[in-house]
Amino acid sequence: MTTLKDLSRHLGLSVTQVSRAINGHGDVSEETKRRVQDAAKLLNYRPNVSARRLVTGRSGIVGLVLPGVPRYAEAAFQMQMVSGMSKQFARHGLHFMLHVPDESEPPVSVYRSLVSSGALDGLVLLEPMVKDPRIAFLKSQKFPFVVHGRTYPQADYPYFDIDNEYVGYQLTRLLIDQGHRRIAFFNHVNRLTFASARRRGYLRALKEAGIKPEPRFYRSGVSTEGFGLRETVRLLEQKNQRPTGFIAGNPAVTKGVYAALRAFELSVPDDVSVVAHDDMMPDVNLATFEPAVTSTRSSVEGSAEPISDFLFGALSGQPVEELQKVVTPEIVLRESVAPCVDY
Amino acid sequence: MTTLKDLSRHLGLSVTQVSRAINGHGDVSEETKRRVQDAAKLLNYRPNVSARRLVTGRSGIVGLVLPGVPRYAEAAFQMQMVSGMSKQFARHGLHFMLHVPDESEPPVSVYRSLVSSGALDGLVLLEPMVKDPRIAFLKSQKFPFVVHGRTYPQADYPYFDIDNEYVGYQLTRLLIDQGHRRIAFFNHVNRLTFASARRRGYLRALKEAGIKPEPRFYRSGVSTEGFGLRETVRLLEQKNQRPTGFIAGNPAVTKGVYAALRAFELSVPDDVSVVAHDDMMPDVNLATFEPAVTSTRSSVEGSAEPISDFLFGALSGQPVEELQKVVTPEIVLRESVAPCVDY
DNA sequence: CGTTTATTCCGAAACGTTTCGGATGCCGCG
DNA sequence: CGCGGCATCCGAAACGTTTCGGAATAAACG
Repeated sequence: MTTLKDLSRHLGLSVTQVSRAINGHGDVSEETKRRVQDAAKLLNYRPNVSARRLVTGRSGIVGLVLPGVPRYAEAAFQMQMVSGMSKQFARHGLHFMLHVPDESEPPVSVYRSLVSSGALDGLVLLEPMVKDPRIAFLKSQKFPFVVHGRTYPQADYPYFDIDNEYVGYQLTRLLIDQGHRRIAFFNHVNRLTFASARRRGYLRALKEAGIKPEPRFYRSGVSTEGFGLRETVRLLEQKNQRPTGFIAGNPAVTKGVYAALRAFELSVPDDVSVVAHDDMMPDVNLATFEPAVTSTRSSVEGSAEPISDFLFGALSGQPVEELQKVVTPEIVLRESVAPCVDY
Repeated sequence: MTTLKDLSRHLGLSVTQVSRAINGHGDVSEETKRRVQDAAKLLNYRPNVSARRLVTGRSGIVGLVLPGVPRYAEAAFQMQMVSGMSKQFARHGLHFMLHVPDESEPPVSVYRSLVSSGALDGLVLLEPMVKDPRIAFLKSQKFPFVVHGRTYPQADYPYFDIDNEYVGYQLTRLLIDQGHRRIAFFNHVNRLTFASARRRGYLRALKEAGIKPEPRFYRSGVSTEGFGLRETVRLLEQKNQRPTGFIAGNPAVTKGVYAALRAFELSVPDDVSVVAHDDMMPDVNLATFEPAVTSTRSSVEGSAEPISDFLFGALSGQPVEELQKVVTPEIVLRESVAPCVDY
């Protein structure tokens, strides 16, 4: 292994100068900078991370702890995220550490031991919750982190999010504008901030239209096909006062809704209308549904990059204001919505 | 942050003794060992990884580089693997680093920069190929690694594998024993060692039964539902000399085979027989197929643990012979096989 | 010519750990 | 009493890097 000392000997320079040349600090002539870089390449020099970290206090490693063990449905989503981040961090010269906690470990204690191990420079948090002890802990430790999503009302840390209130609102409006007034919403579990934001949007749209929200129309749970199917069936079984519009939290849920609708021989959009949010997973495409479903959409894949960039920014001392972003999903109109006909 | 020096001052001992006490080296009395441990807990001492690594040359981090960017179908498989390993490595006190390479990066160069960065103690390799440059490289560097699967004829490194020759052989025998002689095999891509091993088993069983292998019956490709469907259709289109038995490499392929068979109004097992290998992914269960499919089976989830253990073993100097294992999949008989009737 | 200033360099200390070689004290043995 | 052996301890060096404070040289200025 080549060390700085080897290089300095090879070049007839001091270790100091070689170090400065390599890290691009001033105080070194163009001439030597060039010579050093050539020699470094020649001798295949790689700085020793541990030595560097020992003195700088930085490890060059960032981490992610998966929220819960991935079940099949979530695996694709998480992989998408994880691989996007790994790639982007690599571009910043950062290594990426993945930790999936044992079922038994209490959530914060994982974080506690991870930060106190000193192995990490920063963390990324997925699926923030409305009262999130992990965020509270990391803030109390002044440990750098970035979150995918955010806590409300205000978040004083780096984050990347989509406007989920907008998602809930627009999806609901899409139906209200066609005269629908009995609108079911199959949302993620409420404790997740993004689900609660969508819920707010849903309720606001209802209120604006003077519609009294019916509790039985709002359901939250893990967003699987089964969830969509079961809840739709549940609502259709009581013949009177069925919903005429359905909002699904993601494509999987939409699949379930469609299946249930088919089972009850209800046609979309002639009998009922359906809208959904599309997280643009590679394998399921709301455009290929029959009929194609009107949706808001935002790519989960696209969020991996900014998240990585923000954490990198935070580590290099960028001010938080520059490290917060919320993007507004676009709305794509397709064939699953029609004016309400009460049936 | 508490350091060894702090502890030694606090205890009136030398740094040396404190270090030895903590790492359980002999040469220190029970009495002091206890005192040191108490003090360490009290002052919340955490050894500085970088310092330790600088002198020992160990980082306590092991890594995995994903073979190719995960497409949807593989995501669940990879997540399963990754999370299992992360958990098991954690139990050994090892951190787990994940690298997913950019599409552009040439495969070995990823490994080269990873090992020469010095950030890792060891690597795990997935999906070995028959001529695998990664394995060659790591061996040339004497860098510790473990592989899921193995290269033939002999592998002089730690590995965990299932007996894939056996899988190919038994699956074929299951059909031959019922009188089938035209047997199609939809295998993974040949360059993967496990696929080529299964192929050998398939050919051996054929040969033993005096059946001349027909090239058009053996197809290899990425094991998706689409692959199984397309290849089955292709074989059924030419009416004469259709296969009477089908072997699918995994449940996804089986799904495709079943779908194609249905399309041609062929019934399992009355018209044709089907067998498959079951990698026991959580979401698809060959037992719930209609009819339930006879298969060999081995859990991918179950392999994450031994793989981690073996790498850990390799790092702690265990001899390779103790770090090699191949398990024999079990055979589960269900309803998808019947005696051959030529149709 | 003497003094300042800019440029380029260097020595040495420091980061927190492990470990080698030796030191100290004590006991039992011949 | 002297000596070997054992148990327990310690000082100091080493790992490879960054960085602080200053030194050396040359150019610029009055």
